[in-house]
Amino acid sequence: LIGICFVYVVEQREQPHLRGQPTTVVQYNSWKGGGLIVVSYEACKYGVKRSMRGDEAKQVCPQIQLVQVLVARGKADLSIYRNAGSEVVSILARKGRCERASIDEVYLDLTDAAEAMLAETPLESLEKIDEEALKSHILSLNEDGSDHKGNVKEWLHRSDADHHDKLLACGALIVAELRMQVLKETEFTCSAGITHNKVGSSVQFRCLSFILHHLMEGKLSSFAYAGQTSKWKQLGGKLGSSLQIDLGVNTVGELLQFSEEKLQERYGVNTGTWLWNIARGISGEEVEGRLLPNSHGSRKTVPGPRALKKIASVEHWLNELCEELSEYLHSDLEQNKRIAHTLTLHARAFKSSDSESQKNFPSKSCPLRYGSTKIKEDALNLFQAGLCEFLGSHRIKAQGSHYNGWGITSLSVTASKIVAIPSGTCSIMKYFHGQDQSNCSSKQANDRFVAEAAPLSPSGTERYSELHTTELPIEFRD
DNA sequence: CATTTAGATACC
DNA sequence: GGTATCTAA
Repeated sequence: LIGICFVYVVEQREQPHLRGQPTTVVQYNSWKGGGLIVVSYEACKYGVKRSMRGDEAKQVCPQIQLVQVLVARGKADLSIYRNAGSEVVSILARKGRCERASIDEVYLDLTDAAEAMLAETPLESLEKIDEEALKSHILSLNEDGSDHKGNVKEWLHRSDADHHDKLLACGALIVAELRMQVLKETEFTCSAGITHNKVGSSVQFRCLSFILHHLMEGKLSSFAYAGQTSKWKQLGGKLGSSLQIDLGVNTVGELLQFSEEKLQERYGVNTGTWLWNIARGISGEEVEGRLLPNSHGSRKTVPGPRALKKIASVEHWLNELCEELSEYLHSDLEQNKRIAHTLTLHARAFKSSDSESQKNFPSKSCPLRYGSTKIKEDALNLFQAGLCEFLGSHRIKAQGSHYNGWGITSLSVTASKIVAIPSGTCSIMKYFHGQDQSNCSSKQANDRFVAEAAPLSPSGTERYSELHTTELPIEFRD
């Protein structure tokens, strides 16, 4: 697993003066200093946690630098981090099969590259090992500070290693090379966890941040850290808590005592077997060859008390979300020649009198038509459809256009079923045209071609179509 | 008053 | 297509 960290994107390329400073990235800051989305290693040392608000972080570490996530269209815009991730992926993909795991993390299968390297040059005869590779942290090595690089060098050269460990050593060398290449081409530093399988690499990846600021102080061994089940991939959430609370398991070692049957009994056949295996270091998970996301989305959540009570505000936010989504779709089309086919809208409603009553609307989908104006129009229609069902199912009556304190607390638009335009299609316009012949209703035939041209026009040339507010069946009032 | 945003997946 | 849930930065 190879990852770049949001804070370093900002630090190294956008605001170099932050280098080496305890830094954190927050989204928004008007309420308690904003929510932290990432914390630099330096800030971790002061006890700054991601669960804190900006103000709390300042209490713990007064000199902390709070960097704000860019706000566009009234919402946090993570594009620069997503794009930074893409830059890195394109470099990593040269060396092996890549799977984009999150906005800034990638799994990279280096098996073939490592095998090839080993076949060419036996490690023992490797003359020069790059400084970068000597910075590696090897979990089986005792890191007591004595000649770290010497120890690493010895480990990498070891002739008594089995084939798998030699592959691992090659992996470390290749990753060192890649990290330098990434730095050269993008100015980003990245971290990597390298193991025999996917699950292990993510443990190591998390272990790395720990190592970088605690191990040197000798507080806990890296083995002990890596052993904590909560640090393992997929165990950072409810499943991990359940292991701890229901079975009393805190470390992977403690998980070993349970039979496969016992684990299956409690967690189901699949999860049970999966747990039994990972406790033994067995992970059959393949690195998927997926460089690009399967969906794009834009979501806005507002705190309960600020719930949207007027259809006009819902419309406003829907427009902002659709604008952002349309931008993603446009980039995807331009850069990857991919087209999304489904638009989905999710909404969540909240009743102020009862903090427990967060209810999702039925989500609604429709064919996705390109052009932000069309997307806005369709999204609003989907919202209306969801709202009608929602009001019906909750027996909320319109008492003079008043809805008893109900308001919208979350809106999201998602584009999915994203497929590559078949290669050989001579023009994108032609492709759009051809697609529509098959699945467009006849009433849209007249303006089809012009409408589909919209996403390809330079941004800023589109115009809002008039929204027919008077035709809306529902209206929220304060 | 209050994590927010993003994305994947399993199941019907 | 739609729902619900999970994970994680």
